[in-house]
Amino acid sequence: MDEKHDRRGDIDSVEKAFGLVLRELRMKREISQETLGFQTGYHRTYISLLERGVKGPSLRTVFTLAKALRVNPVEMVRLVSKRLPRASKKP
Amino acid sequence: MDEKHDRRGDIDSVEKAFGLVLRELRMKREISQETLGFQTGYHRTYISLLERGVKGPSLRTVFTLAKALRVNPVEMVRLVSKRLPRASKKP
DNA sequence: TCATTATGCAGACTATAGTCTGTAGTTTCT
DNA sequence: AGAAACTACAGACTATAGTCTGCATAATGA
Repeated sequence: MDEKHDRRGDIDSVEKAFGLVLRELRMKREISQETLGFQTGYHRTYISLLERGVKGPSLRTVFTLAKALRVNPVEMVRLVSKRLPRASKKP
Repeated sequence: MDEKHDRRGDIDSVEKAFGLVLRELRMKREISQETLGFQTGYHRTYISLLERGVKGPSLRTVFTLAKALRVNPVEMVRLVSKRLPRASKKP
């Protein structure tokens, strides 16, 4: 396996953190993954993948989801960053 | 051409805004694209593509770049969002 | 003027974001 | 218990993020 630039290892980082935040915000609005799905134009199953941290979003996706969840994208990223280990990268 | 979910049209949005912010921050630190490149582990030419808004970053990439530029990722996203048209999506 | 440094850009490639169908497991309500 | 709504997950697909080589050009400086 190629070690250089290993993004697979720390999929427990930005992606996981984002997933938790996304789920939390969606829950707070009491809408289903499916509903959030077509409010944003994303597929039902992709919302699921994001929430479980299996995949990570593009910056554009963050903005789109934030808008549908009626939260400031900046605030959403702040929530993500709050869940991240301060300086260290590797758990 | 398929209209549903047209991301090609508004590549003058999040991507362009991010590019400008990235360039600005890099300039401020007075480092070259190449230098930023291997500080982050990204390729020289990719930095170029980002700055010109040809491509958009993933959320993880935003965090990585922000760290190298020694700016808070949240602050970086705030700078991006500041450059975006407030409510309207389509110019 | 020549060399160097920085950037743009084309093209072809690999990895991952995002779609879509289908199935099975969960919770909730009656 | 059974229906209904929600979610996890697999698999196969398309679009785009990110790599890399190489060449062209502009700016800077010796």
